Order: sequence, then structure tokens, then C-alpha cells
Amino acid sequence: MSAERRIALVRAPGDAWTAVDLDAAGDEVSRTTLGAGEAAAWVARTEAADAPRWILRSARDDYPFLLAAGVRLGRAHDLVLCHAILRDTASAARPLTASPRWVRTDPAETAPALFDLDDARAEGDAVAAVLAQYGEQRRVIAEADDGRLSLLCAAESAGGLIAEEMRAAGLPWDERVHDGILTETLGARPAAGGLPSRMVELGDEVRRLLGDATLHLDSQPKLLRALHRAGVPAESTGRWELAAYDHPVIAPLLSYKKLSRLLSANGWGWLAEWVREGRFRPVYIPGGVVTGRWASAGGGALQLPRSLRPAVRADPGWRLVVADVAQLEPRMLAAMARDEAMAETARGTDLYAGVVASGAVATREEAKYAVLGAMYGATTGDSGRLVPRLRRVYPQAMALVDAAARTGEDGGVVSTWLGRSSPAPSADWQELQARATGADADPALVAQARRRARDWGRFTRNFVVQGTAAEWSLIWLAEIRHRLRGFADAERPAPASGPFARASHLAFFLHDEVILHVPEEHADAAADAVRDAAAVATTRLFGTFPIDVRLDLRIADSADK
DNA sequence: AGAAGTTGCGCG
DNA sequence: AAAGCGCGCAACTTCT
Repeated sequence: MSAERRIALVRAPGDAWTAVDLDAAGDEVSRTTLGAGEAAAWVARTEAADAPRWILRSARDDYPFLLAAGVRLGRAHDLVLCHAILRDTASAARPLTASPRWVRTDPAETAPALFDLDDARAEGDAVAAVLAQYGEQRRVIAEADDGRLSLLCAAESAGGLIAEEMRAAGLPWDERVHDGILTETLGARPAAGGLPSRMVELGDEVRRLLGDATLHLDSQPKLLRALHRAGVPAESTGRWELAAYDHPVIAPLLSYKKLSRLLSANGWGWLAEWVREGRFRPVYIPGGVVTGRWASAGGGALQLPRSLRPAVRADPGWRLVVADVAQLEPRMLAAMARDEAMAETARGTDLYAGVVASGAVATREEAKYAVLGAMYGATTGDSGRLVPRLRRVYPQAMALVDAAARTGEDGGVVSTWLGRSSPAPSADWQELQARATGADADPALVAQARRRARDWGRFTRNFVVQGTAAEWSLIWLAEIRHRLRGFADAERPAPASGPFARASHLAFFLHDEVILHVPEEHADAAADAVRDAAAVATTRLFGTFPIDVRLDLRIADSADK
């Protein structure tokens, strides 16, 4: 932190850039104006010489230009991402003043129009706005002063860089393997407009068994009426509901629905639209979920079905490092609550086995549903029935989530370990609660308010756990990236072009899982980097508290399990 | 005709 | 098999 050079890098319309050197107090030291043609080279030189922290309006808007020119940044402060955190955090005495100017532009919209429109007058205004906002953000971070917001903003900003780098690098994707899976599962690829052969056969069989030769299976209401006529009194066409009925049409119908889903979500159309040059390049949106988890836009990056994972293939001469965390969220809960009993349970690879060993429940499956129920707020069903047993064995951990739920039910705000705070409940919600507290309130209204209060309580209960897990993952990612940057270039470049053709890189991230794509000569070192990064993430968050965070990790040519 | 809402299912 | 949290997307139906 001490002698770190800080440079605000501001893009103006027309891809002219201004770089402003700041001193430790955040005041301007000097200013360099850069034309579009020279900006990337100047940034690359400065990065190589001083490794500064780059203050950007938004990595999403600003970084692709640099990546396209082959320039990678080491460290950043992303004003848009940090604005969202610092505006809402309960950790600050005087949080950031909310400003629409610093709100992320919608993924659907293009270009950072908001900012430019606002300040089209002069480039100087855009620079002044960036410097002023950075000053404000530094004030909020410094006032909180226990290091947590500072760590969170640094990690969030690193995430902003990583999201763009992963898009630029892409996930290596073998179109032939994908096509093979589709053909094997769905049947021969149809001529334009038609359905693949297996779907045609299954559809015909369903129609025959339902006695309706022209039934359109993709229409919920029509399908439901046909099922009723055939003697299946289902209330919906959902998978779980249908599976409960014993009728010859159920099996082919469920198969048809499964295939239909694969075709519409990740069929040949998806392949043509989203995979180019052997790379899947989704749009990641760091902090896109209120809890701090990432969201994605386009391509369904976070919903890739496991059945397609064999299509994730390393390039020749390269390897994948595939790692995911075993039961990240309950481990975070144990550490946040400083619950020694639960931490003891978490020692080892399988937390659920530990719960069984503690005597709380009899089987691993029960342990899983009990733990999930505890974090999600289950009250009924088998899961809800098991939660009280956990309360006896892990009173501290349960007290933490129970308190978060109560705060939410009362309309309060909860925060993650590093200080990302939950949104306040909506005006609607608050008004409903207010109306239901009157002495003469309608009992139906009171019941409805109570229900909505519990709904919000389940959200805040889960928020603290899911959000803290997102923070662990963010630090993990940043630490992995930091280590990979020290690796030498590949002896053999990947066939795909771009800034990562020779560089070990993160290729995919999904809440508690990463995939790295690395030259084979670095695969073992990359695996070590992933493990070391996990250990550092745990220590950064929880210091010496003895929480075990285990990875399942493998080096492979394919992401298939 | 197009927007908005609903359903169902993929992921963690 | 489990009913509890957070998402995105496609296809359908209903509303304007």
C-alpha cells in the first residue's frame, strides 16, 4: 500500500485518454494526455515500469480497449463497482452519496453513454469527476478503517479486471465434441426448422399415448389439458410433479422435456452464436447479484449443463486446471460465527460426513439437507425438520443465521464479513408491515405481512453466507491471477489469438469453481497456485481461525468429471 | 404487433 | 425424493 503509484486513467469520447498521477493523499501530481493511438503503449510501459494501481471508471467499459491492444493491467480501483459497495455499506459512518452517474450501465445498453452525455462539454470535466469520486470513495474506505472495505474494494476491482480478461481469453471449447454430444443425445441434426430425430420419435410417442396426434408439447396449458384427459391429474407440468404419477406417458414426456431443454438452451443455435475460434466468450458481470456473486449476460455462462462439460477441452500442448471448493458456504458460516464445533466438523474433505460424525443426523443426505435448510431458512418438509438438530450441535453458527433472519424480518440491513450490505426492503414491503401493525389490522393482512417478513428474513439469512462466500471466491480469483501473472509465456502458443495466446489464464469462474487454461509445462505450478490462493483467501478473511477450506482439484485435458 | 408476465429448468 | 437462497434464458401466454 505504501509506495504504490496511483494513476487515474480516464477515457474521453473518441478514445482519447487522460492519465493523472496522484499522490498518497489522492491529489493530482501531474497529467498526461494521450491520443487513441498512443494510449495503449503508454499504459503498457507504465505498467511494466511501476505496476501502479489504475483508477478506472469501469473495467467493463475501459479495459476491453486495452486488452484488444494486448495490454494487461495488474491492479485497479473500479469506481463503478466500488460505488455500489460503498453507497450501501453499513460499515461506514458516512456512506458514499449515491449518484446515478456511477451506476453501472445496463448490459443490454452499449457504450458508457451516461457519462459522456453528462460531460460532453470537456474532457476535463470527466477527469475532475473521476478524481472527485475516487476521493470520496477513499474517504469512506479510510473512515471505516478496519481494512475490510479496503480489501473488499480491491478484490471487487480485481474481479472487474478478471471478468474482462476471461472474456478476452475465452473458455476453450471443442465444437466437434459439443456437436457429437448433441447428435448422440438429441438424434441427427434436423434440416432448418425441424426437430432432431430422437425428439421427433419421443414427441410422437407422447402424442400417441395421450391420444392427441396434433398436440403441441411446448404449450403448458395444452399439455396439461391433454394429461388430464389421459387420466393424469397433475397441477403443473413441472418435472417433479409429473414424476409422481404412474402412467406410461410420463417417462417419454420427461425425456422429451429434457431433450427439448438441451436443444433450446445449448443446441446448435447456441454453438453457432456463442463459440468462435474454439472459444466460448460469455459476458461476466462482477457484483451483478445483490450478494456480490457474479451474474452473466448472454450465453448462459453460469448455467452450462454438466452434460456439455466434455466440450471444454484444452488446446494441444495446454492443460486445464479444474478446481472447486467443497461446501464453501457452510465453511464460511462456521468461520464467521467462530463456531469451533462446526469448524471441527468441517475439518476434512467432506463437511457432510463430519455432520454425520457429530451425531446430529444419521446419513450424509440428511446432513446435506439439514445444512442447506439452515442456510436457506427451511421450515417445513424433511429439511425443515432436520434444522433443529443442527441448532443443538452448532449453536453459534445457527445463532448467526438466525440473527440475520430476524434482522431482515424486522426490516433491517445485514452485511457480509467484509461489509457488503443487503438492500433495504422495498417501500411496498415496509408499507405492508406498517399497515399490519395497527391494532385493528385485518387478520388476512397481518398474515400476509408476516409471510412477506419471513420471506425477507430468509433472504437476509442467506445473504450473509452467500455474500461472504462470494468474497472468499473473489480473493481466491484475485490471488490465482496474481500468481499466474508471474508465469513465463508458453513454449507453444494456443491457436486462438489475443492477449492470452501465450499466457496462463483463468478461463472460467462459477461461484466456487475455477477453470484455468495453462501451457502443459506450467500445469503443476498452476495447480499449486490455485491451492496457495485458496489458503491465502481463507487467511485474509479469517486470520488464524482454524477453518479448513478444501478443494477438489485436477489437471486434465477436459473439464468432464 | 410488441411488451410484460409466467412457467420451467439449467447452474451454484 | 426432499420445497428452503441466489441467478439467466427460452418459450409460451396474456396484456396493451
